[in-house]
Amino acid sequence: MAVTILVVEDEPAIQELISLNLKRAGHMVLCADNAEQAKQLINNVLPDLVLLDWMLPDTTGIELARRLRREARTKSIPIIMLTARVQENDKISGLEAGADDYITKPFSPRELIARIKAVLRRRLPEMSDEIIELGGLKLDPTTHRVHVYALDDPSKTTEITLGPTEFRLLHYLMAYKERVHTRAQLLDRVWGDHVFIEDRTVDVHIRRLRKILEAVDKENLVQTVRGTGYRFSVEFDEESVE
Amino acid sequence: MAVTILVVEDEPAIQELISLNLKRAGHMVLCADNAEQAKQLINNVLPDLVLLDWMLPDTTGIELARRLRREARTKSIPIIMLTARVQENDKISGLEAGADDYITKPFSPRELIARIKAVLRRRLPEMSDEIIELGGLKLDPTTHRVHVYALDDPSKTTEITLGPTEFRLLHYLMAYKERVHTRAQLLDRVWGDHVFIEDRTVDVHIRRLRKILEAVDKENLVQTVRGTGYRFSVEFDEESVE
DNA sequence: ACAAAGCATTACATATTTATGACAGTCGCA
DNA sequence: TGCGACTGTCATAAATATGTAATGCTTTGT
Repeated sequence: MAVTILVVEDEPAIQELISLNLKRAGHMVLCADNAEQAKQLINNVLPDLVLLDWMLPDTTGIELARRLRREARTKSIPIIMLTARVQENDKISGLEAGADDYITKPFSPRELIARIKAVLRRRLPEMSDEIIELGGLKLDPTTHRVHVYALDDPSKTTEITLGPTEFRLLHYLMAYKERVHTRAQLLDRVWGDHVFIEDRTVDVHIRRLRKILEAVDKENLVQTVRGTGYRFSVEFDEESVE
Repeated sequence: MAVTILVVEDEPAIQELISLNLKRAGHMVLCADNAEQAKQLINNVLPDLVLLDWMLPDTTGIELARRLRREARTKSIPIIMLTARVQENDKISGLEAGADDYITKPFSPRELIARIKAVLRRRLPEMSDEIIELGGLKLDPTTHRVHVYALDDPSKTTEITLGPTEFRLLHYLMAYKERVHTRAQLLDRVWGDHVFIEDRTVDVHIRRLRKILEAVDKENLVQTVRGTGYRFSVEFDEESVE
């Protein structure tokens, strides 16, 4: 998946090293030398993950981490701390400040990539490339395919074709199944940050998604929660109260 | 395929033995007596695989492995460790340092070749010179030939001619079939690292490839995934939903 | 039952993404 | 040097996706 990673690191050599490795692993990389620059970058593009050096020239990394955690827009971005020292303290204060993981220099690229994957899996399931299988739908991010089958007869499957937005929407809803999402949340996380799109547009895409699902007898998976938003659910609640 | 292998081994006899066998198996061989020499060689020519002795005079093999893994340019090169001892420890620390496999001396040439093949297959499928046969296409990297036949009648085959780029592109797509590749990924892995070429150029080469495939009734193999990239697939998804 | 609010559905103009054909520069080789 | 094969880029056409607004339906509260 196209994951955007912000690297905040003042040492150019390390910054370059990390950047190269992340790019090779297929990520989009943004680099900042200090906290100030990082903030500006984040203002423009919301990264999916932040790699943050503990020791920064102006503000300490922890301070930046705190700030990121405080603001709504950046609250849910996973943070991995980079630390040169092996002090146990750093680990603790870093994790307290809201870091999701930490990694001590020197580290192998392999380890870095592995940590990133782990954090993404934990914090942003829709970013990890794992196959999601729910309620007779099987969505595979790597092949970009969605297969459908009847729950009582999984033997024969059909493939359905979704537009890019519908695909991302379904992926997101499935990754966070059973949870209700407001339109604003969906716009933020499926469309992306900073989009200035009508809330109602979400309805239309939900509609398009549903239309395709209806054609393969999966009408109840995408549900409306009146007054709130939408939800992907495999639990029946149609004729609950009659 | 022309696989370049770097052998890092201080004992001349063993170095010679390995070198001979690899050459016989059709590989390009580079030899280094120590880590320092190895680094210089790598500076000039990027090998496709490294055979690395555990015990080296100056730096230990593991140290070199770590360094190779650390640097972007060498990060993805598969490493096979050679070790004289049978200690279980060696295996573990070698693999930790990023070796892909290890082999204990003494070993038979046959085993060595087999391991190399296995590692290449695992790490860089498009490097292993195995014949790939998919959806009525048979691509042979060693002879650089592509044969086509109808799936319902494999008896008579036609040969098609591809330009160098189209060949590599097809090879790559077939080696990683069913997976969607963004244009950026294709540029990185088919054209090579760091090329500065327009994304759209990929489209043109896909077009050229398709044109040739169309001429032999293989139009659906190279598929477009709108908003993402391209994929080689043998699965039907044309008239999936009616 | 009625009005208001929230959601579904459809149609459509526009924007975005791909496909395609043409062209010019490069490189190897005769 | 000249020819031919190969590449990368562009312009344009074609395909398809997207956001919005208008309209009709449901639910909710009174």
